[in-house]
Parts: sequence; structure tokens; C-alpha cells
Amino acid sequence: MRLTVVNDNRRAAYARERMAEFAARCRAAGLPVTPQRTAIIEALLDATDHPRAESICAEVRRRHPHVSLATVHRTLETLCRIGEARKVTTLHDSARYDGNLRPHHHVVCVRCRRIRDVEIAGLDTALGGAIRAPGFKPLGWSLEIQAVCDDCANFGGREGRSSGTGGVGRTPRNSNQTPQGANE
Amino acid sequence: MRLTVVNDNRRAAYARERMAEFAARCRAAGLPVTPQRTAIIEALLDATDHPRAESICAEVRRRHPHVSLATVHRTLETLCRIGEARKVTTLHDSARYDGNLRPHHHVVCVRCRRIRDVEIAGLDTALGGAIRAPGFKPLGWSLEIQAVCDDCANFGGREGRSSGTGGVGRTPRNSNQTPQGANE
DNA sequence: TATCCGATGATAATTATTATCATCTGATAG
DNA sequence: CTATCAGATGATAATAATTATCATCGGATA
Ligand SMILES: [Mn+2]
Ligand SMILES: [Mn+2]
Ligand SMILES: [Zn+2]
Ligand SMILES: [Zn+2]
Repeated sequence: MRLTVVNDNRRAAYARERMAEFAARCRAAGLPVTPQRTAIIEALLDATDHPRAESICAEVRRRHPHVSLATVHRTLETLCRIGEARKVTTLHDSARYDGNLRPHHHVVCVRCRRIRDVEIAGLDTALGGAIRAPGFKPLGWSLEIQAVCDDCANFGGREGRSSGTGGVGRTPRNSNQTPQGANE
Repeated sequence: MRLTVVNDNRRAAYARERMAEFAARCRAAGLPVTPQRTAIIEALLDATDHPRAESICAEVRRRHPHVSLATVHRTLETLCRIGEARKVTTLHDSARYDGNLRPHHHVVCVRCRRIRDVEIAGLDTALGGAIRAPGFKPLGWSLEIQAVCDDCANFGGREGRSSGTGGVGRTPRNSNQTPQGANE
């Protein structure tokens, strides 16, 4: 298993392709092509570091100083909804803690944010030799499986039943996420 | 590669072990053993769902109604610092977006929060057959490699140089994270 | 039991994100 | 090309999670 860091040349070519298709993709999704949207996707595709809304906003304002930060937030979410971008931080809305110190991974319900421990025999062994990212000193890794839990699939699944402390206990601000896994 | 969801029996036994050692571990770390700390680690170990601070606080207050939410936040971070817990949401502090729609994974600097794309040949193929968590309908997956980037290893590495849009652009509230990878 | 330093509780401050609403504008039809 | 209008935007307020502040408290040690 070989690990490669995606380099800038490939990224730049990819960004050009994507920009060429962008207007058509907006129309296909039934969305007007606004200069804000164009500038935001362009800044996102130019970025190498998975930027935050504020960072995108700063970049966009170099050419369009009037753009509102709220618009950047809204637009980034819109781009995720139509599949033109994804949020790296699936679970960023509030900190979630884990008492289980054994090596393990997680399956996350993208609707109710339930998180369960899973063990994947062989994975860590297989990865152990491969994790050598140039420019980084690796400390550890974790696999997050995005999924829909049975409760959410059956009912509306607003929140888990009486799971005691384990219950999520609230409806997250953003329970409408699109899968973002690395599979297709 | 076989995936198993960690069941309640094993968790309960594990929780009992951990509670038995907890006071000694606090002392080893030079921390007083307070009733709040004990109650918080107990609630965390009893939880099945990687709870948030508020959820832990609600549980703890059933026995200790005076406990402050701020204390729960502080204590959970302390527990992470001494290695008695971990934060599942490494990057929860602000939403990070990605324009790269190709299947790929991420390496994250735990100090400056830089995130770079990595491709791991063979991983998705190997996982494809294994991802069948009972009780969940899988949608996708992603591997996050926690690491320290060279800049942070060499200098203080407060933030990346002039990476334009890509730069994180601020010092995160919580740049003092412990590795939480699934390796040992 | 007295001492002390870190822990805690109460509360304010900060920060990211979302909601609201008046105004603007891209898309469409004439 | 222009009128129309639904949806997008900008300005701003509101919300929510987390952290900071600081007076008080209480484990640990002798
Ligand atoms: Mn876990
Ligand atoms: Mn990426
Ligand atoms: Zn669910
Ligand atoms: Zn770094």
C-alpha cells in the first residue's frame, strides 16, 4: 500500500478542469451562476489547505471587496449540497470525547451524529508500513466511516432513544450532510 | 479485513478496569483526584456514543447537581492531555472545505491544522469489501492521518507561510492536541 | 489540623455559524 | 433589449460552543 501526497501540478490542472465546468454544473443544479459563487469555488480550488470560510472570504475579497462572510458560509454549504465541494470536518460542530483508549475506528451517522466504535482487523497492520507522508511526522491515524444508522433510516431519527449519557441529546445545526467518503 | 462493532459487554468490562486505575493515574500525572474528575471520567466511560461536554455534564449532574459546565469542558481537555481520553473530533473548531472531489484521504498537522491530500493506493479497494457495520448503512469513509508538519517540527510553526488562501490564517484555540491515532 | 496551590463555580467574553430581512440581480420570456 | 421575479446577497442580529476571568474552595502534604 503506497501513500502519495497530491502535488501542486496535478491540483492546478484539476482546478482548471473544474472551473471550466462550473457554470454548467450550477445550471444543471438549477442554481444561478453568480460572481460570488464563481469567486468562491475558484478560491477553494486554488487553495491547498482545505480552508475555512473566513480564509476563503479573505481571498475572495481581494477581487470583490464587498463580498459578505455570510455569503461565503452559505455558498460553501451550497457547493457541498450540489456536490461541488465537501466538508472535511464532518463532526466539527461540537467536540466529542472518547474514553476508549484501545486502537479502534469510528462509524458516524451523518444524520443524528451517533458515533460507534469499530475494530477493523488487519487495517492498522496494513497501514503501519505505508504511513510515511513526506513533510509530516505521522503520529497516528483513524478511519471514519460515514453512514446512516438504522434508526435514521427507519424513522426520522431525530435523536437516539434513551441512550443515557451516550445520547447526542440535541439536533445538530447541520444534519443534512452528503456522504464524503473516499469511495465512489 | 473484518470489521466488528465493539459491543456493550466488552465496553462495560473495560470501563470497570479503567475506573479501578483512575485515581492512581491522576496521581501519576500529578493531578488531584477530585469528585468532579471522577464523575466525569465515569460518565465518559459509561457512554456509548462519544458524548459532548454538555451531555456529560447532564449525566454528571444527576449525582452532583452543582457541577459547572465549564469544569466539564476543562476536565475533558485535561483528561485528553494526560491520555485518559481522546477527542474524536480533531478538527472540530471550524468547518474546513475541500474542492477536491477525487477519492482521497488527509494528513492533518495537529499543531497548525494544515491539511494535505494524500492518496493511498490499495486502501479503498481493501476496505471496500470490509465496510459492513451492522446497524449502519455505509456511505463512504475517510482516513485521517494525524501528524506534525515539518514547519511545526522545526520552528514554532504558528501558522503556514504565505500560503495564500490555503493558509490556516489564525492560531487555533486548541493547538495542543495529543495524537489519537488507532496505532499504538 | 494548618497550609497551599491547583480546581472549581459563576459569569463574562469570544468566536464560528446561522437567521433575518431589505435589496439586488441572474435567468427567463416577451 | 427590457420587464419580471425567484432566488442570492449584504448588513446585521441572534445563537451556541468554548474559553477566560477571578473569587472561593478543597485535595494533598506535612
Ligand atoms: Mn471511540
Ligand atoms: Mn482533500
Ligand atoms: Zn442516525
Ligand atoms: Zn504544522
